[in-house]
Amino acid sequence: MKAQPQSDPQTRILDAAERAFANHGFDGASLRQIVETARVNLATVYYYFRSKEGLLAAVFDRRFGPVHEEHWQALRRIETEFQGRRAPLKKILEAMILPPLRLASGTSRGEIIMRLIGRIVADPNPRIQELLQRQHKDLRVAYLKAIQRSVPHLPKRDLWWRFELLWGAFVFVLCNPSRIEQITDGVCNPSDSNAVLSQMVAVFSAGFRAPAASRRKSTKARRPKGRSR
Amino acid sequence: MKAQPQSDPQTRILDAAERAFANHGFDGASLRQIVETARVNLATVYYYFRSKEGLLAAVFDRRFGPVHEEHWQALRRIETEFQGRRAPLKKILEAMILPPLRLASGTSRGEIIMRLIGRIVADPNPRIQELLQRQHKDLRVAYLKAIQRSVPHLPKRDLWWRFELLWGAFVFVLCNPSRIEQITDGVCNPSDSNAVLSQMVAVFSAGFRAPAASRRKSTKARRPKGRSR
DNA sequence: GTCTATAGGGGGATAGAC
DNA sequence: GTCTATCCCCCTATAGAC
Repeated sequence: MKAQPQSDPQTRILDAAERAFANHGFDGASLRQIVETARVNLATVYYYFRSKEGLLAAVFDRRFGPVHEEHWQALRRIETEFQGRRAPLKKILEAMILPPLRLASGTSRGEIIMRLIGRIVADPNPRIQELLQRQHKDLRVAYLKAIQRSVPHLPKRDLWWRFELLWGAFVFVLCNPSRIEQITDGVCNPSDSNAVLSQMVAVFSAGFRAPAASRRKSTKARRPKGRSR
Repeated sequence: MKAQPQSDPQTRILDAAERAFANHGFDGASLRQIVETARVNLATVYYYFRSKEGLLAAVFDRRFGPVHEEHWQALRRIETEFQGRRAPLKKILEAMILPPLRLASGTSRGEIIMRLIGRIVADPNPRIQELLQRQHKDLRVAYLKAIQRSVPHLPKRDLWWRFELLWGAFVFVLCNPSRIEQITDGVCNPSDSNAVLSQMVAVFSAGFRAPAASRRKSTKARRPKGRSR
């Protein structure tokens, strides 16, 4: 219902699929609804993308390939600017946050794409999780190294935990913007990129600089009682 | 395939549904698979829960009703302990974090329940979002008031943003524990309640105390460029 | 490259017997 | 309360004509 008439079949399919996967999840989305929206025949999907899973992978690559590239460029820029010396934490956080933020706010489809991320992140299907991590792995390591150099006193364990908390906060805020705008009565608007960026940087600059919290290698799950009250 | 033989039909249905909704999402889960796992007739679901949506609501209430109660108790305990005086931020953060954490680590089904939360949070269907917010609304206001008293200098806008970031980080870490354990090579284990609690408290104690980042009431979405580099 | 036709199997929901 | 039978619809995927 939103596909441009002049775009080619592949693009129309990708547009429709992106929306359907975002709105209903992978299992919940149906190819029949997708091909109807894209005004192509059902068999066309199989011709171009081989399967429903192949279609999801293509939807994914189209959007996150470029973002991935932006990430590496930002990292390289930091490396050349602060060669040897340690880069300010703020610069690294901005490098992490800005590329996805541009994707979220850059086009009219930003909100759909963010919903899709939320769906993928929440899907425990291993084949889908693999899709998500495929490219992200090296990037993760590179960012961790960069932050490590900026906050050298922080133990690895604390660093890694806070890195996960950062992505979690970011994904959560972006993946359902209308809900946040609604429950905060318009005070917080996730499509206000300035606000998201500055709050993320403020919280996690302080968060990465906060004293280490881990006490030891810690073997297994323990009741929280001992430490909490 | 996991339902206890001795439990009653309602409970078996709820157990099976919880798992199915967590693994496939609301749209993706099928009642037929649920009733097979629960070893009941398809019509039984409609007799007890009226519809697929009613079933989800029941699954939800069974788990989060008690957590909701724990939240209020924790808030009341803080209020009586620090009557008039401002409560330490750490105490409030622990009150927010511990009840869900106990649900996540308390039973063998904790991981399933957390996956379910992730699915629900990521589902843009308004009827499902409403389910999620129904009880959470008042609690949100109460916690915001409590934190506000602990960090009185922080503008409301910053406070609200950081509150959302907190929940986001928390949900993200809990809702797919095996992924985090895997990508961190076992260094971060989300079923280690002590670790989650202490890292959350460390990051967000510092985060709420960090200087305000918002500059004005901010009307609408602006390009991130102006502020970012 | 694009289409029709179809295989072969689900899906949510309800009526009405017991 | 529990069951059968059924309504009417949707699903992914493929074969094979054009």
